[in-house]
Amino acid sequence: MKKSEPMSESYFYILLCLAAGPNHGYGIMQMTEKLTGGEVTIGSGTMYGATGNMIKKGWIRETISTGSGLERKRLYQLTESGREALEAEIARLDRMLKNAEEVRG
Amino acid sequence: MKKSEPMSESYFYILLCLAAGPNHGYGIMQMTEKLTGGEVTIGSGTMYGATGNMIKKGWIRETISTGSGLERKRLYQLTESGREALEAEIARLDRMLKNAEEVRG
DNA sequence: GATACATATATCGTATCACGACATATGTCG
DNA sequence: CGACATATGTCGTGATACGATATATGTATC
Repeated sequence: MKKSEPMSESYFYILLCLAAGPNHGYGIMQMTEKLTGGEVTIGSGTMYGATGNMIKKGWIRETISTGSGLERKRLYQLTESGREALEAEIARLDRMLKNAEEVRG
Repeated sequence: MKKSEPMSESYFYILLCLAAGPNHGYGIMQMTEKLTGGEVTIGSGTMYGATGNMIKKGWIRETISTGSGLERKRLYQLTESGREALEAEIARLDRMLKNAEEVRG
């Protein structure tokens, strides 16, 4: 198991939102905003940069949008590898908090 | 209270180590390695880049090394502002983990 | 049908910055 | 001396995360 490198806060929330079920970019932005009570905002630049990046990494895959309406709507869903990346990141955050408790008593 | 921006893992551990008491660069590197069981390694490039940066931010201050021996030894200690930055970061990590629980049930 | 707003996706530039690689100097132990 | 730990420093760079900006469609109101 190779050492998992940290990911940005935005990436974390994108993966987390997708862990709740398939979603599209704009939906993820809104969900993150709501989930964090406005503390975290993902801009579209970040969003669509990240999706490309994550597809390359194999963390998410794009599914065909079947519904009528806006044809441009692109649905993303988490892959197994993406779920692992999220787990690893959560474990990392957990380790950091445990270390913090350890040091600060 | 302005929105606290995320900090890197290395920065987090540097502040955390200093929260345990004043220390010098090399000591922080070793302490981090030990604290994380080798999971996190801070290279000297990161270390001394970070100290300069943190001094500018007012998170740490450099204290005069009084002891004999290696004169080059520079002791760093956390400022009040640095402690606040650490607290904010811990709160941020905490929020992320809580959000993760929230979503994943 | 016009105005306004929400939905939805996309690109582009750039500042930043975090880190690896490398260099240097002293202390110490055999 | 030779090897290693201690301790600090710098230099380049490649990734990248984000803000600003643009575009197009859906929907509600009048």
